Amino acid sequence: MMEPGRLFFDPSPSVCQQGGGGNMLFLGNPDHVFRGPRSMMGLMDQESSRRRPFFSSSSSQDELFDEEYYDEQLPEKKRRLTPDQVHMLEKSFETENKLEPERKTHLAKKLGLQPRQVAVWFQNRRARWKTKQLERDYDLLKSSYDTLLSNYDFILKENQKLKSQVVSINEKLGGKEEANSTKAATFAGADHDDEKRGPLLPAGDQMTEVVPITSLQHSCTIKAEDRLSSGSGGSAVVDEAEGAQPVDSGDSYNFPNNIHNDYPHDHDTHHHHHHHQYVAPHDHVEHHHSGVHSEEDDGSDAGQGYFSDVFAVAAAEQQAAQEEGVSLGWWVWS
DNA sequence: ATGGTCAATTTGCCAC
DNA sequence: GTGGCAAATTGACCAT
Repeated sequence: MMEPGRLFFDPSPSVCQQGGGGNMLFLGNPDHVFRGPRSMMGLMDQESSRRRPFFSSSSSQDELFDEEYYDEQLPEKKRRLTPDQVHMLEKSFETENKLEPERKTHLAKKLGLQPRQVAVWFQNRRARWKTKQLERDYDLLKSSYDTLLSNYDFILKENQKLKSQVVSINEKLGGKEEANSTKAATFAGADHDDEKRGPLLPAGDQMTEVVPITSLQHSCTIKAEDRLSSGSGGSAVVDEAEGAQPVDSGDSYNFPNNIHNDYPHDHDTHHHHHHHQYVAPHDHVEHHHSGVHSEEDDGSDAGQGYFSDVFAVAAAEQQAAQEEGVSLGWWVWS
């Protein structure tokens, strides 16, 4: 779909001096962002009056855009921001992911860019951050699930082991009982009725009541999945600790901790989750890095997404399970 | 060729 | 009404 109003030429180019980084070329009126009738396209005059700024980098290609070419209808090429510009924008983004007007103009001046460019960069940067965060959250959830699964397998095996132990113990006791029934009777307690006496230790079917663990794992994963789907889907997130109460529209991402998150939607989201402190994933679970390059993987641990509370819960449970080790069996017995 | 990345645009929604 | 934003999309550019 090619919009008719989209132009790559500008009839009224102007030149701007880029601070330190070389020449900066503007096509059209500086600092005028055309919005126009938003539902209407094809107003070519207004569209073309919209500046499509670009800048030159320090590469040799920039000579193509020297002043002598301005007057000609030179096809405007998309230019990348210089590493310096990106670096400064990144730094600015780190401290604050939203752009208030003053900062925008200040940055624009500082970088020799149009305010509009700075705004666009921040918008795109937020979008990038969000997708990265989704990837991170997915990885966390996945490793969380994998760990839970392996814990579950471990517990299952342990359960089997204990079961067979009980069987053998019961067999031994049964043999002794036949040889010396009075001893067994005293051991069993005050009950002297041999007929009523069952196994001394639970075995067989009683042992198969692993259900608590199964359901526990299920409830855990289901919780996570609920939050995941609702978080990414944009529907309400239910905080069961608050009593099934929607706490977040889900359409706003929590931005890094070191970034002041002043998104309007985010104001009421954090306060519901103060009971769970996010813990870095590698503290608890082996992190499968799935080969996804992450911009924020710089050790700053900037990632705190929708589901960090889920991860915290899962991680805590994992750690508890790992620390408890074999004694986790009490879940079955209690 | 093709896919990924990035700057820029369009569109719709929302708050003020 | 205007501006800001997210989401979706486009097109340029680059690496393979």
